[in-house]
Amino acid sequence: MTASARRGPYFCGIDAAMDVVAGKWKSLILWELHHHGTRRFAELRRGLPGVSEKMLVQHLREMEEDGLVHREVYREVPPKVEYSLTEHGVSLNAALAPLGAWGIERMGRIGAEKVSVVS
Amino acid sequence: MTASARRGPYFCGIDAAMDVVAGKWKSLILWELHHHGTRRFAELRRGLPGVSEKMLVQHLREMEEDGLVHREVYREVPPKVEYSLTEHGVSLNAALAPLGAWGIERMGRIGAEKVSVVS
DNA sequence: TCAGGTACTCACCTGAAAGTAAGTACTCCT
DNA sequence: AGGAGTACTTACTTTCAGGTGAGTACCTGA
Repeated sequence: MTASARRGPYFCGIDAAMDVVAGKWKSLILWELHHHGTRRFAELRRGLPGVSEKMLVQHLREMEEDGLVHREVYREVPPKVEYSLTEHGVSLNAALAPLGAWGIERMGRIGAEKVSVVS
Repeated sequence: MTASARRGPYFCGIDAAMDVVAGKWKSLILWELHHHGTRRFAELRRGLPGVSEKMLVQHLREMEEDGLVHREVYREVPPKVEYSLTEHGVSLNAALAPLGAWGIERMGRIGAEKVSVVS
């Protein structure tokens, strides 16, 4: 599982970007980190209602591998790990913004509910 | 399978947009229709090397259901069906453009191969 | 006459993604 | 003393997207 980096070959840029964002929680993690700057593991877990610890770790590791998030470990007595976006993560988030706007418009169109996430 | 429209609830706009784009070939179908304007079923199949007929039909049906593509059936002797983007499909494609640009940059960064698709 | 093209549908199968639940080692708070 | 919090790991199970291969009904060109 440590192997298998997402490395194409790809049909196009969207394909390459989707490969990195694919995963039930990845775009939400991106959003969460973008909004809060830096978050600890348990903060992310609480910010993403329904995520399992296994999936959160797995997605974070993959995103780290893909150069989207930075993982800072503090060797302290109660363990402390802080996650933040790298510059690639930040630019990916910016690239996702128009898609987010389109999605919000669509939610209005179809009258979709929103999961309330208190930030 | 005819039921189960993609209708949330969603965490955010990206979530709502991803729901509609999720699927191995959907973004490629969007791209293909955007570039050629109107395409017949078999043209799309040939334009997406590796896609199975089952998946192509399934994705096209879902995208029609989601209001992204328009399906025009000509009741002729050799069957003829033309697919094209609706205005929502066009705007989704526009919203995906920055993501595509990011992906191309990423492909350059990691040195990913590109599947050659002769248009 | 028969392969090949049109646009599909149907049934079955597989592999990967995600869920569930438990364990770890250590500390703080009550 | 015991429960909760820190950040995970590991093993097992379930779910489902996608792949495979066949069938359909009709027509055209060699």
